[in-house]
Amino acid sequence: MKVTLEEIIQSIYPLPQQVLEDVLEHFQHLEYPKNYFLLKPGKPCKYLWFMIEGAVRYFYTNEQGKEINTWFSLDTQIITDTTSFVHQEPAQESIQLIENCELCAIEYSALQTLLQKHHSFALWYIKLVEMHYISQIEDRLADLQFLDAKQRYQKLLNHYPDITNRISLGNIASYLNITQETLSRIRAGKI
Amino acid sequence: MKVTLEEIIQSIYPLPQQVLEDVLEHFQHLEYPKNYFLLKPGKPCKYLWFMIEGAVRYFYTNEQGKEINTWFSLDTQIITDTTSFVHQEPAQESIQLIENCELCAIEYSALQTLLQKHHSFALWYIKLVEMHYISQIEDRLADLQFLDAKQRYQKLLNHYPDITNRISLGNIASYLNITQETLSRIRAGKI
DNA sequence: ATTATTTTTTGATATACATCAAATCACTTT
DNA sequence: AAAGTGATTTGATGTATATCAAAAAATAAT
Repeated sequence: MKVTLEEIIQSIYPLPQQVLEDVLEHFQHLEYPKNYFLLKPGKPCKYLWFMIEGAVRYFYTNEQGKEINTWFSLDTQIITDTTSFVHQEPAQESIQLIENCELCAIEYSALQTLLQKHHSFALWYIKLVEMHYISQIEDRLADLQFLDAKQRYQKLLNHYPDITNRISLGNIASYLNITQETLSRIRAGKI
Repeated sequence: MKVTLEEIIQSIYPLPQQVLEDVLEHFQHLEYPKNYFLLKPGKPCKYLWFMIEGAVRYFYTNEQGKEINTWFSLDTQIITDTTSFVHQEPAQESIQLIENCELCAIEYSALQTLLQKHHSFALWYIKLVEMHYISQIEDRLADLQFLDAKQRYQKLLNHYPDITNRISLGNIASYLNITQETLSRIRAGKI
């Protein structure tokens, strides 16, 4: 059974019924095909998305034109470029679908209106940021700082056992901050 | 002129006078000597601190017993182990003063009470987390992912021009995720 | 099925940085 | 000032991973 937006929202921090209804009205339900860009550099990130089903990658393009993945969101996760979204300033990264996706989205201005209008929604948003965003980035930071390439790959595999079927080796290598040659050697057990 | 707690709070998101007064009453004003530990691993991080004056380091101790710095807060920054604080679970890292410090602190439970009590304080806390916490970690993540040792050092110097007088080479090297020998060679221009 | 295109693997070499050991420098303390 | 202690620098060597080039395998297009 696919998860619903309402279930996602209520699992973060339960809202009173009439607040929930107001919130749900401000979301749009969207479907996009594989390779579609949710965000391109230079544009402010206008939305906060919730993934119902699918997969996306976040990436930067460096001076040499090489794409470097910084994050994946697979199924039921929140998607946004937080820095660009919270300051409504031009994004530096891209967000691209790597599978056909089903998403729910709320606009920045609608979010601000709801935060001002409902105290309970502000408490909900605090939980969202604390639980989903901060934990994710801090985990990733600790990984980069303490683990070597092989350990980072094994952790990713534990977290997403089916990732090799959904995301190409090159994309995973880029995320792990190693070359695809090195990842290939790790898979072959040569490292 | 030293900054006051009230100025720090109001610069994040202005609060109505009577909310501000309630908030200020829940803070304690503290002074601790150099080397004092604000947090040790295994204990939940009970406080959110605001630095008035001084410097602290955050560090992990790895399996080989080596201390690895993950962060510095110098003057007027917020201090907390966010993961431990927001979930009130045992911390994995230490926070130690590297200068005599003047701090203001609020307890987790007091913060929760104020968040429930004042809608405007919840909006204030959202700004705090968005501006101070998320931006900081994302910057650091990007640094680790895209910059080499020398570039990270130069960026740190730009951000804190006086850091070499306040923090030892070993502590800085640990933060940059390189050995102190490598940092010494970078300083000498040999890299 | 055959060809074209993309993805993954393999090999040889190069580089950034770590590690280990020792020397030098800079403070304290007597 | 001398001795002691911790911080920093230097040198020699080792290792993980990058880079470049090419082969093999998998996937898509004709």
